Amino acid sequence: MDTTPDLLTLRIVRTISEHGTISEAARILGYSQPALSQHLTRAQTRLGLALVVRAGRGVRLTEAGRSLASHAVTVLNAVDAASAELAELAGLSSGTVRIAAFPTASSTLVPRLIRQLRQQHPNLTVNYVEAEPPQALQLLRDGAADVAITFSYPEDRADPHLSRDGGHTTVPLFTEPVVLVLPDSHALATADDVGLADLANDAWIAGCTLCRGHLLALCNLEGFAPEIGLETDNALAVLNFVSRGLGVALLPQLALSSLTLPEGVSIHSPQPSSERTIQYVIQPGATRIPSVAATIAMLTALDGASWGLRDYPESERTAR
Amino acid sequence: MDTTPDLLTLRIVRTISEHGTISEAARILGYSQPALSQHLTRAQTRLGLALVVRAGRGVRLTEAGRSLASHAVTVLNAVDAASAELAELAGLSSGTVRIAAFPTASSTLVPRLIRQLRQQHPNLTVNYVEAEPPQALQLLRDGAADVAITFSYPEDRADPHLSRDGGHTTVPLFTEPVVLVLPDSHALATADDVGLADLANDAWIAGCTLCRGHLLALCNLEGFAPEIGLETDNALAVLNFVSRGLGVALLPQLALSSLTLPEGVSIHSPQPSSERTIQYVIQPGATRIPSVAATIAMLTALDGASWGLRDYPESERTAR
DNA sequence: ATGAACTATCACGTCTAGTTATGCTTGTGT
DNA sequence: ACACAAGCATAACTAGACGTGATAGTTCAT
Repeated sequence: MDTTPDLLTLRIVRTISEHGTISEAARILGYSQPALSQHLTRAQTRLGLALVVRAGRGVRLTEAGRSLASHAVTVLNAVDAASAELAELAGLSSGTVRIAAFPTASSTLVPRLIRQLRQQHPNLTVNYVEAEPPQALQLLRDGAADVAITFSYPEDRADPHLSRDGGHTTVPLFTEPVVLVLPDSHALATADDVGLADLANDAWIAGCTLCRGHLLALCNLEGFAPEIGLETDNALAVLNFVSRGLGVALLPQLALSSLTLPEGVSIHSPQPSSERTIQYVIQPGATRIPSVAATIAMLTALDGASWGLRDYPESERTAR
Repeated sequence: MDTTPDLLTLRIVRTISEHGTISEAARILGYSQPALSQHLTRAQTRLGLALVVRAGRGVRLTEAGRSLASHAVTVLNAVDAASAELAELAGLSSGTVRIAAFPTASSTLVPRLIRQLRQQHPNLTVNYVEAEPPQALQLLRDGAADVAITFSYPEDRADPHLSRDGGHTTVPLFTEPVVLVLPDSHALATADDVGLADLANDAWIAGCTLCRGHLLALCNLEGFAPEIGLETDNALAVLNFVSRGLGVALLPQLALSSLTLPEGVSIHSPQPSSERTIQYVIQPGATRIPSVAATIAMLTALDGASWGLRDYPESERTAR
């Protein structure tokens, strides 16, 4: 004999106590009259006591029925509050999305993304953290971020996106050319395409850890180990170093598009050409979280061309 | 997209938020793990948003999930309170029963009934109202009483118990002889059985309205109309009037059994013999109200013989 | 690499919860 | 007194919810 009432029973009893008849309650609650009549008899057998008794043409609540009706107000108010909050979350009248992205994105993709998110969903709270891809993925795994915007170098065998652990879903957005930056003083400064092998003896300026790894891998394929004279995470610094003739560098296109090129440098397509992928990563199944869904909808709608990015080929859009 | 959560979802989400995994929640709630897993996916499609996301080996609540979990506490507390109150009512640790009975029962059946009820169910509140059968039935119809203890004279064609309206269930308990009271001075005072027709010229003392009606009907059958000199609802007064030789009277057995007979009267079986029925009346279906069920259980267990009553014949115990 | 812990999915049976149609009871108005 | 309207109960039926055990896939730890 389970004396726990269910929500419908509470609703029915409350409505009956307010309107006096089962039929009227059925009309109000949007059921047929037999539905409520049957539900009540089932509820009464389950509860082991009567909630209503017939009284003339209608019914009257018993003591137990009146008791339930009074509790029903409390319960249903609380449920309605929960429901309303869910509706807000679903409709993005509230909610939070926590975004992590790599530094270069902070001054390019992310501002536009956040502006458009705020515009379309004024009541959505957006948190942003700058983090290199491995850290961004860690934030995602820890539940400290909802959407990570990262990049991958296709040759990177240690790419954390490929790891089988820490379940996440990676969706590519754009491909981003990696360009070669030469000082005007360089012998090849006037060539359009420059073979990397021709720069085997140049001094190199390396960017962030991942970019440095990519540089090494690329040069390795071409059969030489670059001599890295300077290292900095700062793309503007890289450009200035190059302009002073301190070396040559590979830079992702996105790093350039937020900067004005200093005097004395030129941009080239390296041979072999190389590109990295810009992608977002979410927890598996997180597309069903409205704030996340809204964010990735915005992301995929971003126009990459304005930063010199190419949309990722339509074929294959979802990796693990 | 209905954002109203059901109780099980609330329970599940709350338990997950407290114990971290679906499996543990299933163990605690007494379900199999797939049951909860599936219920969650159903709930999430119904609600249109995710409540949990996989996180490594377990799951993590989403923002919506955490929201639900916090509301769940309120809701489930309120439901538990309702449930506890129902359990009290069902177990008669609380509750009320309102009894109405005819005056003669007030000093015979009812005190014993109430004493035994209180003894067996100390937490049950018992209300008692004295009312003649028609009024008692009216109280029942109005919902102002839960159990009416009444009597019927079988010959009474206006017996409200027979009316098709005002739905109620009548269950006979006892049959009660109606006895003839004669003064010692009466010519027939030494006879055992006395024919009513032999009293056609006596002065009659009538009791309550219904008893008076019964007297008239009975005499009518015997072919005379009694001369009614005195009327009173008070059985003791009737006896005293008889003892003073002011007339003869018919009295129900129960009225006698609570009184000590005054000097100068004798009790006889009238011919034709006559009896009335003592019964209880409840609202249809009210047997499922625990307090009512307890009351009628007590009632049927009463030993009528101690008041000179006979159990109603086993055959046919439930009338309309 | 192996095993333990956890979740998801499948196939299946049962019961719940709704529907319409219909009949019975009760109150009301003529 | 009678017919009608309002209300509740019941029947027969269907769809879906809700359990179960079996099983497979992930993830973490040793």
